[in-house]
Amino acid sequence: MADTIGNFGLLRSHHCAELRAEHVGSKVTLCGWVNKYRDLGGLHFIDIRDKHGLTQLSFEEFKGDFSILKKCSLESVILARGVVRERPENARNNKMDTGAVELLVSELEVLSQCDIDAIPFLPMGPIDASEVLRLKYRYLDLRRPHLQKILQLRSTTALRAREILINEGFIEVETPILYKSTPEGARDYVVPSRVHPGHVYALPQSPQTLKQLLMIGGTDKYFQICRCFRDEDLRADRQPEFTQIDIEVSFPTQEYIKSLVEKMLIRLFDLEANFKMTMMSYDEVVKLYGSDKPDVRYGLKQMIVTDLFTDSEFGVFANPAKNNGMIKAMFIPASMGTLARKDLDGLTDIVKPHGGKGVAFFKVEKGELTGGVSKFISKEILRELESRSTEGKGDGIWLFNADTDHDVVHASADAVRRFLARKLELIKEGYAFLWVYDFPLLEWDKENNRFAARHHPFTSPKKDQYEKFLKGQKEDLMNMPAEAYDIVCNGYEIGGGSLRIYRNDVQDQMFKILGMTPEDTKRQFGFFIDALKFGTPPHGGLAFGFDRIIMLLAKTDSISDVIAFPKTTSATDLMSQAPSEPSDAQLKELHFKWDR
RNA sequence: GGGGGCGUAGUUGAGUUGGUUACAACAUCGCCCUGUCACGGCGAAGGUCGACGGUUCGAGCCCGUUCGCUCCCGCCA
Repeated sequence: MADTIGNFGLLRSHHCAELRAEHVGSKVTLCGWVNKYRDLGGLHFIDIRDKHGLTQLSFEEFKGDFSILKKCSLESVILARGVVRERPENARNNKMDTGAVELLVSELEVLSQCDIDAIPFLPMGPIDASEVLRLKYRYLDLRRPHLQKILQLRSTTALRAREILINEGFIEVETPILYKSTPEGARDYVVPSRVHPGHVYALPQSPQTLKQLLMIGGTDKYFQICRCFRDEDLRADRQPEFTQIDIEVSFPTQEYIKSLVEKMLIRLFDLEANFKMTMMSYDEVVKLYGSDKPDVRYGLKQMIVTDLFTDSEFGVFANPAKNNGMIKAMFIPASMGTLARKDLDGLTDIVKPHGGKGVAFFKVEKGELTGGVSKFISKEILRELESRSTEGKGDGIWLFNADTDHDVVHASADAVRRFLARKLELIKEGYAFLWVYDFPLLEWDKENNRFAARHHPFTSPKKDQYEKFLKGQKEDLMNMPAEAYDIVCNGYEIGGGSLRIYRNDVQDQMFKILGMTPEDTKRQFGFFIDALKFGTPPHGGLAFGFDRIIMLLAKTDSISDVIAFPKTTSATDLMSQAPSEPSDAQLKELHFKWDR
């Protein structure tokens, strides 16, 4: 470790988790918060706390005015000076790092008294305050060691990412926060311009075009740990502003990107040096899991069994089987646990939000079919199901999702799978990474009767698809694979990217397919289309969701735990009360009219 | 935009079919206590049951509206 300034020039000589037996006899100064005050009559103790830990202050030989202890209300900031001494043999605390010693206080100063009658909650101890109070008084919540540890983790992880990337020849470049509105994609946060009445900047949803322009500018290998902004509704893992590790490289193949990602994952998640991601195509992963971001730490794989039920007497199966629908089956071996009738009926509620009408089931008990839809299942069909099963056979429960809409079947099967994993406690510790490739380039937007970019409009079709792409036949475009990939960990999409379009004619065609007129394209992306004309290296990259990575490392399922000052699910900041109404003076200066 | 859950002393929770003075822990205040460290003991104070309206002899509990937090669907190129 290189020399540091350490505590030189600070009011304190040590932090609150530092003192050990070796310090006995030395004169030290500690600063921190009053964590606990214990008055045993003739004997007084204060536990002084900072983010590092606790030290016990003893007042056994305190010569000053004891009335000062009255001012040491909980959460006050105090300074204590004295000599470190070994605790009596019978008074040591093994549960504390500093439990072998205590500070024999000779001088005590209350630097800032806490108004204990007004404090909304105490950050120490086992009781957590409600979400509302925690966010309104976030600085109190941040005093909790748990949140301080996460901030530390965040900082360390960012440093590790930078180390890897810089070591691989990348440079970090800052791109503008005040940028141009892009109506494609998510809603923009918009910032009015005072100098240009009636004009607005937009905060970037991602630095996508900028990093591609850096490649065109010859930057070669770029990264940035950057903030992105999206004005969409929130979720447990989604905030209106979030952080990405944004990466772009010139002349890559997918193999390069994947190797780089593996190298980073090894460092960020402390994996084995020879770690390789499991690879799965988009089609494959959806077929097996019903989702493009499955948690693969447990099984419950699904199989498509539509063909077994074309002659079924059971309408729920026969209807999709005869009308291009889909039936998916999932087997829960008896060894995995069992489900009560109540749980099986409850599955209806699980699939409902996804458009599913219910979940059909039957049981196999001692080789006999019972319950649910068993009377529609012949021994032959069971034999066929078992021969296709990857999850075992014999006694257990078979579940079925059937619908004429394939998306409903996949989404329902995924929801059931995730529910069962929790219910049957199948989820193991650790991380399971997946590299999902060959995403479709486009998806058909039924409502607006047009194509939308599955990833974004700069994603390249697979090389062998260029000819068909430029022809632009709808049936060719429908399932066209793209040079796009996602990194999935434990059910979270922690990153995604693509090789980009670097040909002007291909990019033009993409905008055309997305239903944009040449005028739209020119107005929104004219600068970018132009740039593609003047010598563009093939390039590609990806972005990691930094907050989600920290969530996984911190083992929390709430994104607000990993952000110092998070917003609520209605995108407000309870602490500062943002957003707030602009003042009349601001509106006037910005030439904005406002309906109050 | 749609659906579910939650809202009770400063804080976290309990509160039965709608029925007397809404209960506990931590925090606060007072008294006692020389080795505690989740200190202990005795006592005190602390409530618009999120807000508004309704049903009822009577509402923390039932109904409606609304606000806030939260989870999900849509959305998130």
